[in-house]
Amino acid sequence: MVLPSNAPTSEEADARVRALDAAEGLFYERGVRAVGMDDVRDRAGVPLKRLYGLFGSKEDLVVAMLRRRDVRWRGRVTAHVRTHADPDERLLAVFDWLLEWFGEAGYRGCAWINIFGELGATSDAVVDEARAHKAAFARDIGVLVAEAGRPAALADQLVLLAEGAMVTSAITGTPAPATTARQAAAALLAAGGPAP
Amino acid sequence: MVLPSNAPTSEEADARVRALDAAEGLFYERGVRAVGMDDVRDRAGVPLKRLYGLFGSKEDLVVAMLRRRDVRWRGRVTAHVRTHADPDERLLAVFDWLLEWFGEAGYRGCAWINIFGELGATSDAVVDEARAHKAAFARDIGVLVAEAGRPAALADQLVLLAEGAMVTSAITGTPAPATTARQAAAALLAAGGPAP
DNA sequence: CCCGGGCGAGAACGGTGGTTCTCAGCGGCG
DNA sequence: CGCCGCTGAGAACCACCGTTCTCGCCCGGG
Repeated sequence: MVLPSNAPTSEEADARVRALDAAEGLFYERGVRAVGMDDVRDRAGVPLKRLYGLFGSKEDLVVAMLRRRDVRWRGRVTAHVRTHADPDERLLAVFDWLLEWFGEAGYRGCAWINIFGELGATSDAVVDEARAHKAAFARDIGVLVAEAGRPAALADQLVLLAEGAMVTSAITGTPAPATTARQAAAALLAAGGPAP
Repeated sequence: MVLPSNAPTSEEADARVRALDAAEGLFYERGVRAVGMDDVRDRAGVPLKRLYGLFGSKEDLVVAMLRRRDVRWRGRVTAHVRTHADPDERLLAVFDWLLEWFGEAGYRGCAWINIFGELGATSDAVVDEARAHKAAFARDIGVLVAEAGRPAALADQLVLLAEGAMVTSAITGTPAPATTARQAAAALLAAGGPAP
């Protein structure tokens, strides 16, 4: 409507976005193998031919959507954390954000953990993506720990609490593990971090 | 060889065991959907007809193998933990055992977490099994925590560390998270457990 | 020795899914 | 105005899989 006939800010880019949106939603809701490319086409409104022109294969589509989700997901965490000024508060704010996330409608656990469970044995590309995402998350936490002047080893411990909270909330179906993890994190902070 | 012609301690029970062994190995190695019933038949040496006679469906086979694995897996943890006398040592021994497990050849993470990621969205029976297993594990830890005279809330925190170690070791491909988790657990113990 | 029933091996069936192909329509360019 | 190349819609292709069926074999009982 903004512009009459052409100028849809590149039809191709638009189709790509719709395809990634559809793929991300469907794969997260139902799992990768349970979703057909036809399903992606139907939800995205992008024909099969273009889908394959854009991504080459289903596996590539999975990888592309994981890449995009990685920057958005970590961006959300970082954005929330940055609303706090105190460095220790920031560390705990990670778990506050997890609590919010776990409570969202349609929450079904960590997309990378789920996809790793489903495809980790068959797709090296997916394994790489999961590894990269978890490494990046660990790095993000590492930065926060460093900014708090805490020992680096604390970061790995906090990551384990976060990962544990993600799986446990997904399987049990309650957001409570975020609160448990927060309490444990606070206790570790109060103890001064490992090996001072 | 032990007995000439008959007395195979019930052919049916034997076939059932072989089927469960094959299913457990294959599903863990490759994922459930990547393994066909034909593959199970080939590895188990049990004909398709009998497989369906014994289990009814692939989903039932998955559930049956998860049930059997649950008692064995938790039995292994408990057995290792019981080799220690001191109640605090027992809590930490859980993480020592995880380290051993993570280092085993073919380790690919927690079977329930993986299967939940793969089938959690499509099979209620599998979700129930994962929930039951994780609840039982949490109960086991709860008993150890109680025996150590520690506050009950500590159990949930230790469980998160264990679950986090399982996913992280699986995705990163190293057993190190078990050590990290053990250190965090020790710190929590040293802090006296939550809300004393 | 003959008969019947259960069992194993493998074919068959119905459905699905990733990927490619066909073909008709359409917009742009000469 | 006519042609060309691109595109979308959907069929087609091929492989796979869960489940069931067929059939020939073998075993025990009369």
